[in-house]
Amino acid sequence: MTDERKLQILGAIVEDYVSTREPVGSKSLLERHELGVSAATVRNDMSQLEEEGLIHQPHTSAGRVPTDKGYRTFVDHVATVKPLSAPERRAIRALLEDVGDVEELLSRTVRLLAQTTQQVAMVQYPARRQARIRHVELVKVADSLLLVVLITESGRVDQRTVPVMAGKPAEHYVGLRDQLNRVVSGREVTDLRAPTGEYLESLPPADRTAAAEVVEALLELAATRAEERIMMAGTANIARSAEDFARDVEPLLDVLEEQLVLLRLFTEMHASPGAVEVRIGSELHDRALHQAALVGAGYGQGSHLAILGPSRMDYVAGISTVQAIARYVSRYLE
Amino acid sequence: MTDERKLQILGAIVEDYVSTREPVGSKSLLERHELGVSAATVRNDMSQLEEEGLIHQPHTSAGRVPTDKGYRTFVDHVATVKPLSAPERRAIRALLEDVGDVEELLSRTVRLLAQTTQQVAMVQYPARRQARIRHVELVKVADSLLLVVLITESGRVDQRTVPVMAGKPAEHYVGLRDQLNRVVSGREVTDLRAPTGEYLESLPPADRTAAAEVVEALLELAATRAEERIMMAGTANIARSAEDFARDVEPLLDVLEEQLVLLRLFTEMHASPGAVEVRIGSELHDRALHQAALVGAGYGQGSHLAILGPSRMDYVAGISTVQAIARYVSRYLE
DNA sequence: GATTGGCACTTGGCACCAAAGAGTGCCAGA
DNA sequence: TCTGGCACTCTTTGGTGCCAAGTGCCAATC
Repeated sequence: MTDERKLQILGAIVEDYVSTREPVGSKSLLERHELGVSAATVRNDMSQLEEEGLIHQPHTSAGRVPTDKGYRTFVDHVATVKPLSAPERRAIRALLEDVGDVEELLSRTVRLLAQTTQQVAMVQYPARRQARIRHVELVKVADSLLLVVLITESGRVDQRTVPVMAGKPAEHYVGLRDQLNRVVSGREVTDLRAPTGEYLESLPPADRTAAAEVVEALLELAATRAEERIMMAGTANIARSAEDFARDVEPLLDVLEEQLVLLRLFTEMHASPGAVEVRIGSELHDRALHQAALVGAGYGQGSHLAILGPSRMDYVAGISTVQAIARYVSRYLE
Repeated sequence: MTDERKLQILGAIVEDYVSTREPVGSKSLLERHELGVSAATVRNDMSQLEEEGLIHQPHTSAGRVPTDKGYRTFVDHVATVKPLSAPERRAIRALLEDVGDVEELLSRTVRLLAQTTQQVAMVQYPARRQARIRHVELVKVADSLLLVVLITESGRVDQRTVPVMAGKPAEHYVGLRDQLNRVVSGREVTDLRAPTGEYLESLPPADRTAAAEVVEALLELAATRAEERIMMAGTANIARSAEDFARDVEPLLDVLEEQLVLLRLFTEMHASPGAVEVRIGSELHDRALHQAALVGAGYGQGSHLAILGPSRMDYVAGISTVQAIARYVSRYLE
């Protein structure tokens, strides 16, 4: 018996199970696939696949269901990337027309991804690594409340309001803003502590505390890693595959809302732009995701996007779509 | 027979049905409530309530279930606002400690609301009506890409990137920025077209087209009604009450994600700050929300927050919590 | 006139049972 | 190494009968 055929059978099982949601037996397998062997042979191979832990029987006298390991083998050795259909290509191209800012690009991307794969889609905000500061703006919002706005060369805008000493006139902050800009403009966001420290030292002690409040806020703002935000679409799709999650969708929705787990998954991803990474079931290391799978790809400068669905999902379509979209978006971002 | 008692019975039915999820019959009603009358009397009243369309029988020989109209009557005539428990008050108070910016306040509010009511919670972004412009910033992001940032006195920051003529040096935009700020600073966001038009007129024709691009972007930015955004939490809670939505949660999740319907609901709300408005089932005018109910309240300057749950929800608790939180947040916003 | 207890009737849900179907493992033979 | 056949196992499905909960109606009572 060839290993080749065993893989072929595994592939057929995965394919059938994904489309029917029913454990697949030797006989019905033959009805849908040209394997060139008899049912008995298939059974023998199946029992070997089961020994290897690739498929599993819910109970005696039932068909087989792929295990996580089975899906993994399928993805690694059987699945091939399939070219997208014409309408899909068109949709992707339309995606990039007329996009205003990055936010809009991401929002469109994630929606398209959710729609074409019929899964939950998510996109990590683009990383800001090595961003240089272009401009800092201070706005007095109320008597003791200051809005600090940080604009980087990549065009990202971060903001935060901080409580400050009351009683300073608005002009005071204009001056402070100009001085701060002189000090930090053109610097890396990761490299502000030293220069701002020096700047504070240079001030007369009377002004120092007031300025320190603002500098502190600025440092925090620069340290916020906004790439640790996720944009999501298609949560409704998990209702469609509710049965695949043992009916209990609640913990899954919790995970999606909490985003903590998702952030971890994204930071654990190392796929380079355009490369696809698949993680299945227990590989996701989370109780709520035991019956889920993630198909992700890198895009841009080390950021990622992904779809999340039941481990019983159409990997071929998923991988193809995720890869294509990641590449298109990467190309757009130059 | 008094109308008083009929309402009392309606209240008892609603209460029981909400907590047991089972149609409630005359007998079991007497077991849980001191009505002072016999089962037969209750039955007579029930059949009248049914004639009035307030309750409904799934099938002969089943108990009664409140109709939308029944819930409406319950909310209008029976339900009373219940003071919050001590831990609830404490949680609300903790909410407002240490809040950085408005975004954070909203995010905490909506989470607390979702958690205490166990429903989906949503908050409209605060309205910007009548905001004056504090500052406009222009940042050249790439050779033909300009980032326009608009900061208002209320401390809101809106941004947009626009394609511009290539070839202008960065200093050009510094000058333009200063001029623009002189023109629009202190003006209402709704009142920019005239002054910016005059400004463009005053320019030498050679500079005019370039400046017009930027002004156009600024006008659009000022017109964006970012209050038309919604922050949401607790979507996982609808999984818990999946059965109340005829098992089919998908259209509901769709509505939540699309946000279009929710925006409509918010704009249709006219509750003044601290006042509560309840809309039940068909009153929401949306197919997907036929089994849902919305409990909303105004906060701040004409903005709203709300919870969305099954029409079979605990209105008393919902109304109390929504009202309390809306009032606290309003008070915080001065 | 409102209320009540009693009674006949309806209906969904559940336990139980039997038959059907799908699938397996194993074995002897090609 | 593959195949057809066979005995066996389990789930699924359909049917039956019974019970509990609930109703409507009516005559009797306060």
